[in-house]
Amino acid sequence: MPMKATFNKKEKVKSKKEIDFLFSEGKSISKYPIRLVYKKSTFEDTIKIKAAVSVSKRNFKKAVDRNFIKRLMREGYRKNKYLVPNTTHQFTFMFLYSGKKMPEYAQVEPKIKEILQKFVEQEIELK
RNA sequence: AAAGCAGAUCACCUUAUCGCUUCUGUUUGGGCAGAAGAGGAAAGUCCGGACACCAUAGCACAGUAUAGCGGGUAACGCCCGUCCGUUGUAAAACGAGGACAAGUGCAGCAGAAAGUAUGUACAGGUAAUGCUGUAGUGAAACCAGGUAAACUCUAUGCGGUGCAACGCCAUGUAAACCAGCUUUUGAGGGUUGUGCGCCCAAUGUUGGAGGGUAGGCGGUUUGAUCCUAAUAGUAAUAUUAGGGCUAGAUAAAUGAUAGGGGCUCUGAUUUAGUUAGAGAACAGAAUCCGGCUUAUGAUCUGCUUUUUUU
Repeated sequence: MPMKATFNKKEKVKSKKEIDFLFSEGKSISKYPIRLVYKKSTFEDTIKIKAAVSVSKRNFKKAVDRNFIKRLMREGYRKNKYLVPNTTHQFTFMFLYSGKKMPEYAQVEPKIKEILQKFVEQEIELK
């Protein structure tokens, strides 16, 4: 049964505390120009994975550009999160764009797909 | 037609699929349905307010901003009108346009001398004397001289911090908070540059629940609001009447993909036209308004100058 391709408020990482914890304790998978930082976590909602996206202010000074890249990454995650099967654990995700040029959607989506596949190999099939 | 000046308007449209945020309806609930969803600059944070809190908020000095005249406005350093000056052939643009008859300072070259000066030559005059005139230098030579993007003076305004303000709620703890009383010292510390003023301390005790951190709600979107018309006014603008509700996110929504249509540019072929390819700027609300400044794609209107044709 395919998971619905949604990405609403409940699926977002919101707390600043969680994000700081994610950066200090999390592992990462990198497929240039996108990097995923993730960590096993526990929260009260029934959702399996909470995610967030981020673009460095250093590489993209204009707010319009940052927003555009974030939207592409959100879209890519939303379309492909069915790749991660149901698990007993809960995770928090953070997608980072480390490139310095403006991407297109056709470049972003396959990279996110690769990252998610690799994540499944590393963390889930080991169990 | 070319070059230029001024002003106004718009910011590709639409369909489908998959999504995001808010509101409304419905459902026990998961959810489902409907409606709405970035800008002219949302930007820079440079001015002016609204609103909130704080005597560390008061008073004086200092400091700082503005500067023809008249008007508009909640207010302004903004806007409108007008005079003067400067630039330009012109349409127009710009303004560092209060006061040197309060005081102090400054002034290249030329010139004897540039402000407590009176030289040289000639002429006049006197008891005598730069006492008077002319020549000569210069933009200016005693004229109440010029200069205030020189100090200064005059008039007017200016307390500070900003919605992470501020109010409330739950969680919950230490040696931390607040209020009253008690005793002692007025030393020291705090503030806006200085002075005055103001505020603060320590011990014990009683009472209250405060503060920090992360979270939620309010503040938070109906307003100096927008549209149309009439009236007053040269205008900025004001008044009246009718109508509208038009984003409220918070690691921060407004997107992605595919198709169709219109626009611009380029190529091919042509009487119109047809067809292929490419392109669509600057840029993303964060308490809210009024301005200014900067970035930027098009379209339209009016005007000026020059040239050509009639």
